[in-house]
Amino acid sequence: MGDERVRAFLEEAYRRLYAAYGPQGWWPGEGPFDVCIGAILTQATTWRNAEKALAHLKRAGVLTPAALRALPDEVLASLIRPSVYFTAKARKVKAFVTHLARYGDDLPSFFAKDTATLREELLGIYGVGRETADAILLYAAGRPVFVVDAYTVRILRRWGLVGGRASYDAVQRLFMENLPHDVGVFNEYHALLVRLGKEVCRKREPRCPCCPLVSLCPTGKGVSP
DNA sequence: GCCCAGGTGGGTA
DNA sequence: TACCCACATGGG
Repeated sequence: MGDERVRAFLEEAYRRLYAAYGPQGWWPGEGPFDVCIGAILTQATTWRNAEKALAHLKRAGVLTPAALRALPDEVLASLIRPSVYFTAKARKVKAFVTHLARYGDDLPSFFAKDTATLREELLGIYGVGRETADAILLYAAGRPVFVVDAYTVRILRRWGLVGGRASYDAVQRLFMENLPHDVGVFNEYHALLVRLGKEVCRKREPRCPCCPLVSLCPTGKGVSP
């Protein structure tokens, strides 16, 4: 599929998903710091679980960089238990707020650099991989970076836009080279793909049951690449 | 009881 | 690079 057709397909897919589902209101949460912590807590689990963990932190009055740093690992782990892998995630949260201390716990200071530099710096923090770094860049720092997750890769494979072994970077490039770099669109597109994935592109199914190959499930009308 | 969910780091060949 | 595994709760 040529670039023009990929571009047209991705734009039409976005229009139809948006028409079917409407705005998804991402990122759920209350501010850039909550987004950063939430991005770590939701790794490999549902937002519902991450939200519970965040609520525990908030209720305990420790959802600030300094308070999280001061918390013993075991206490932090017990507070975020619902988020799964809680001892591992406690280490990750600690690593993030420890890094933030370099900037006086001030996110705007941390973010005050170009996107590529900030991304590299985020990737250097223990527990921050590509998806988490990109989620922080897009949803906390407001940078036009496309967030790729397991759903995104699965859906693109079933649409036939990428091969079976497509890497994170390849999928990200596909979106970023074929869509305008608009924070609002990147925000909504990623959220809409997660929504679509949850509803119809489950892991075990070889393709979306109601949209073989390239038709989009929500409308039933289908889109040809 | 079984499957799976908005990943990452570390180890091995 | 490409696979493998640990991490370990909660909802359908």
